[in-house]
Amino acid sequence: MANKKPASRPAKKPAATLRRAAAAPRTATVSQFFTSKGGPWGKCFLPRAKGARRFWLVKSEPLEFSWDDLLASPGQTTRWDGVRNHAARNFLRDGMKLGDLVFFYHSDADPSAIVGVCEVAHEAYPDLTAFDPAHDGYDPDSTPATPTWFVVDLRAVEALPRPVTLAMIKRTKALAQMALLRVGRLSVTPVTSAEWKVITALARG
DNA sequence: GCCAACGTTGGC
DNA sequence: GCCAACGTTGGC
Repeated sequence: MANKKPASRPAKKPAATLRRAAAAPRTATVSQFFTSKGGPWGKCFLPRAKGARRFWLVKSEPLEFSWDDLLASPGQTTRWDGVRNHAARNFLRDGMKLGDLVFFYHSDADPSAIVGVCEVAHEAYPDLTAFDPAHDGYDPDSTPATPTWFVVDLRAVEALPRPVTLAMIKRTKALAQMALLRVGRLSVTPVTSAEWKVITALARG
């Protein structure tokens, strides 16, 4: 399976919270701050009401693994492996639950855009590629007994009627606080239900 | 524990 | 191709 690279572009002008986190760290990186329970997106780790659904966004470079590649996969499902960033891992491992909906974002693309919706078809389990010395994602610190890296299974739900480009997201005020824009280099980020509605409305044109 | 060097993502 | 802004590494 193609590598889903952990990353995201940092906000051009860091929000005050980001600046504070970067300036006052000692104990935590910026990503750790953002993904901690006390951070701006801590809510996505809290217990939820039974049946409540949460929303996420994952990135993939289309040359590595595209939306069409997902549609062509058995059961239109893929193992989302290759995440090698702790903050992204935390969202994936601790946040994502069965049935959650996930935007599929093409990064480093022309244009970079959200192109489809998937769902979590299987909750987190260890990333086997981290155990394989022959694999790009090999990490000798991750062992079967104490795995560092995890995957979820994602199944395609539907393509967006129209892709929602990064440019559209950036010029939409209601999306200014999206984790996609505000925290850097994360391949897995939370999406609020309000943001989800706005984006799906944009996709319908 | 500090921090400079380095590697990476990904928009532009 | 450039480079900002991250995370990681390793010398001390």
